[in-house]
Amino acid sequence: MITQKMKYALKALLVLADEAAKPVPEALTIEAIAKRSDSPKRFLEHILLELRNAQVVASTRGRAGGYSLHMAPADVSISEMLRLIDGPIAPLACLSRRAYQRCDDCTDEATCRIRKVFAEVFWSYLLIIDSLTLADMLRSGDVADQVIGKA
Amino acid sequence: MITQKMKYALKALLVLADEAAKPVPEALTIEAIAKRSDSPKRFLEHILLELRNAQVVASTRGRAGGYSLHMAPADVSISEMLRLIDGPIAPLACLSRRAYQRCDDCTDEATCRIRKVFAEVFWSYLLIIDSLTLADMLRSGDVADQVIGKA
DNA sequence: TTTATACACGATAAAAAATATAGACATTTT
DNA sequence: AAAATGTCTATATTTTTTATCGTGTATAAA
Repeated sequence: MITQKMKYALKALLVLADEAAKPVPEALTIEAIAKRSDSPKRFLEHILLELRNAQVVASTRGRAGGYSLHMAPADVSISEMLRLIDGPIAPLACLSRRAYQRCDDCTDEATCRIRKVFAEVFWSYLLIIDSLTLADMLRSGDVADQVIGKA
Repeated sequence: MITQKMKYALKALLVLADEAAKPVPEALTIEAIAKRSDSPKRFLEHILLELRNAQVVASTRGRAGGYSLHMAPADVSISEMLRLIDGPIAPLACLSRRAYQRCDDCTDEATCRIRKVFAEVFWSYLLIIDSLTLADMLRSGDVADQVIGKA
């Protein structure tokens, strides 16, 4: 299950992407994003900060300040967002590349049967999730998809 | 990430499966399983009880009692174990069949862009994980795999 | 230069989930 | 009857999730 925090993050990114697609995009305040995404403002604040530190979104301070998308939707990887907001996506810490951690009780990783079977699952899963971006989410919202039944 | 509880469950199942593969299998006490799987005995107790209620393992009471595997390893689905021990495996509650729950703030599931993109991921993921069983874990521990390099 | 409006950042807190532990009881074999 | 074993309910501890609050800093407009 993805966390509520991740849902807020994705909703916020969708709001910012929709704004970015407008003829004259404007920076959106946290409050505006919170309203449009139906997220708690003070919580969203922290989420947006994390997204900013990862340079996914940009912020400007002061009057008329706010947030805007800083990357092209096609460059915003869903799996990267998951890692950023929810942490490692590997089913086992010993399978994570960036958050690798050996199991306390592990005697031999090479022969661990749990590790082996989940490694298989994980590689296949990565293949799918690593290919998805924010752009895919925007597309899947198209009216065309529903009419033509492309999805 | 799968939980520690799930790791204990899988380790216990492996211990029981290994025992079941012996010429003369015996019922193993909770204590024996705990030792062989390096799991906390009192915690494992609850896990085994859940597995028993799901009829994955069988238990006998009294002296010389203990636990044994009640299903063929090939019939013990990894995804079912995940659902049993860790709960729903869907990335969103609104995508789970058995633990379906509508999102509080959801206005329209049919057009939800978050739901749509994770639905794609989920179906592909299910295809993989639903096909795995305890038997696959036993196989992947074979020496042959490592020598021949089948894995 | 003041003031209003915004983001930035660290501290704290409440709720939920994960990870156990303990005690009393029931069942079976010897 | 006694010893060994699983059963079941209650409780406890720790970690994670989900926020909220207060204060500081930057910017632009009046």
